[in-house]
Amino acid sequence: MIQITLPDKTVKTFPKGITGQEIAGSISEGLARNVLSVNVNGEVWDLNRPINNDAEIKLNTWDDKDGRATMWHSSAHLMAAAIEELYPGTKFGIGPDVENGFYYDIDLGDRSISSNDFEKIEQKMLEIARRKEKFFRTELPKHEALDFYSKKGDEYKVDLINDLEDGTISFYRSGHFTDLCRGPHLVDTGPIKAVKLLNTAGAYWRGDESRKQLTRVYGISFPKQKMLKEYLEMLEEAKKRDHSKIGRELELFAFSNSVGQGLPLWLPKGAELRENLEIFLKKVQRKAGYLPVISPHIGNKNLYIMSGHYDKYGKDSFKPISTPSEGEEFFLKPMNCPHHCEIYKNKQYSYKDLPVRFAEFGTVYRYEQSGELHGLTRVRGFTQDDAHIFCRPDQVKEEFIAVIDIVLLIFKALDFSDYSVQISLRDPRSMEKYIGTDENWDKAEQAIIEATEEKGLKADIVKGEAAFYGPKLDFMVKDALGRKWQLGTIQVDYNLPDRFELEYIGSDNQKHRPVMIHRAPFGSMERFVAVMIEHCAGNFPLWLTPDQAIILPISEKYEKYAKKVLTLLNNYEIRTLIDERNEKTGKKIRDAETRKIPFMLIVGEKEEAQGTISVRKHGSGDLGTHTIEEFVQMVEQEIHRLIPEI
RNA sequence: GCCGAUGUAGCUCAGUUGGUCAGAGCAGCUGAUUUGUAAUCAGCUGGCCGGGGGUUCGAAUCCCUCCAUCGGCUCCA
Repeated sequence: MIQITLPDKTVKTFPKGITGQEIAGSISEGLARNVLSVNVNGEVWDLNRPINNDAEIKLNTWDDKDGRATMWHSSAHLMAAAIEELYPGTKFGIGPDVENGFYYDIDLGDRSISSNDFEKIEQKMLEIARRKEKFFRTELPKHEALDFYSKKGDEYKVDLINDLEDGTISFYRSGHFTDLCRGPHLVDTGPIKAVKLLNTAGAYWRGDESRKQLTRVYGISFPKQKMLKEYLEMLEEAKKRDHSKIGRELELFAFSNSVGQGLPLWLPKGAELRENLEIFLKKVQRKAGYLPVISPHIGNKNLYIMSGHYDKYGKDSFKPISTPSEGEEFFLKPMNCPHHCEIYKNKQYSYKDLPVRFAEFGTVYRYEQSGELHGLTRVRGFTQDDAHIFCRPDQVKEEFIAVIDIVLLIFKALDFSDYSVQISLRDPRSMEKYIGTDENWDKAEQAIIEATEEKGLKADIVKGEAAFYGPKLDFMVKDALGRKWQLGTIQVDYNLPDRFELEYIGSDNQKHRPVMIHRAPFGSMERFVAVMIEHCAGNFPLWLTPDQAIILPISEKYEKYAKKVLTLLNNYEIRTLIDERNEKTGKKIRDAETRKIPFMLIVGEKEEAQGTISVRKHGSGDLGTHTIEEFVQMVEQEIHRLIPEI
């Protein structure tokens, strides 16, 4: 007999060799029906795999991430089975579950498949699923496994097996389809009740551009048809938040073929929005001791040779700009740091002067591959809210905390709570590729970890993700479709101070090398605005939005009064418009709602007589009649809720 | 850069197998209306159907090519 501990800490005794499925059955019939896989001591297992020792287990249903993963992984096999039946001779790469569904990389030879073929494949998948094909696990020694796939002509599987350690290799078979697989899987295909293939994409074998490109087919599956319907509806909703779409509707930004790919044009409303962000950050930074600097859009090639960026990224830049002078070449600025290093070098610093913090909204240009461009999140010309802090090694932690404070202040001001934090450290297995002394690295890594802990941030610590020049802390957010984007970043840099031979005079009257911290709370203004749009669906915080209020006169008889209200509100620095069109009030309200203007101020006979305005709030409706002063207070209160400091 | 999809008025979209198929709604313009919390009415102007080549008596529709956008891959100082 063995002791099985359930998540609620109750302990049950079962005969040795009991399976997850049987345990579920002993608890309830419903659980037996809905269970998809079982975690045994933290590892996901097949439900029919015997448990031979005492263990802590957790039964996974659709509501558990691991349960869904099992379902989707099995669905990937199911899709492969369907594709093999429909397109004999197809070779298979890898087919894992992902955050929202699964994919399989396949090689169709001379054929190709597109979304037109999806329905056929989906039907076949459901047909197989309904047969409740069992998943059988088998194991083979490595050489036999290699033999099996060599004979089958599946070079991708051979490639995968070659990379595996010697020993036994597990396979899963369901129906006619057998796949190299670690598992785990569903007991059978029965629970897969609804499937939807979503799209296809080219994917290089093993992510290597020099290797063959396979066809990746993405899909998702559900235990209930209704869930699929809800998921598709959710996708439709997400599309409505797409920043490109909202950017066009609210006239924030545009692209023009005549100007060039990936070069955004900020329209008046968008520019106003962006300026509001910049003004806000400038105020915050001034308070935090940053000094403004400004550097040009181009820099001499030698500057980037000095910084090392030319070697690493020169080929991915725009072509150099040459001048009539022999051999002289300039590059569009791909980043601001070399310029800021030169600014630092302009004067001698004492240890008492540090830290020095140079801030600049610096526009930079990078030649992103055309397939990479994406709305405002991925462009070729963008502005970083950049700053470089030059400090002593003993100040790193303190400075980190101060930067985190700024990032958190900004996120709060924008009502931004859905973000994750990642700390990137050295790869302990290949320490040689990092520049800087071990001592400094240890200190900096420790400083970052302590700083995040002190700020109460829950950070994922990822070893091996650090840049060669220093560890970093990144703030990531997801867009409407769940894609991850990096926004704010704080990076320690030992490289550039070395390359530029930056110095300060220490208390010992000797020259010392400062540490440099790169930081950009927004990352880039373009990307940040894009994410912001998707985050709030275009309903920006009141302090940020381009137009805060619009006055809607009932008829042209009240235009004079409307203008008087406008002047008053302008005096209070409330960004206000008047809708003077010859339209009915209902129409004006509708249009103002569509434009997502926070406040609509309706003025007619009554208001003119009383010297008041009728306030309507975007999304919530009529707030009744108020005096101008009351309204101003309302606006100020709303603004101070998010940014009390300013 | 690579794979796949898409590309029709400023915007959102119809256009069946190539033959009155160049359309609709919104926006815009003109006029009427003087309007009270999500669309007043009428008339009118918008397009070389992404660009270029080809097939055909005839192409928005079929083929080739280029460009752009979207979804991925890869990359991301």
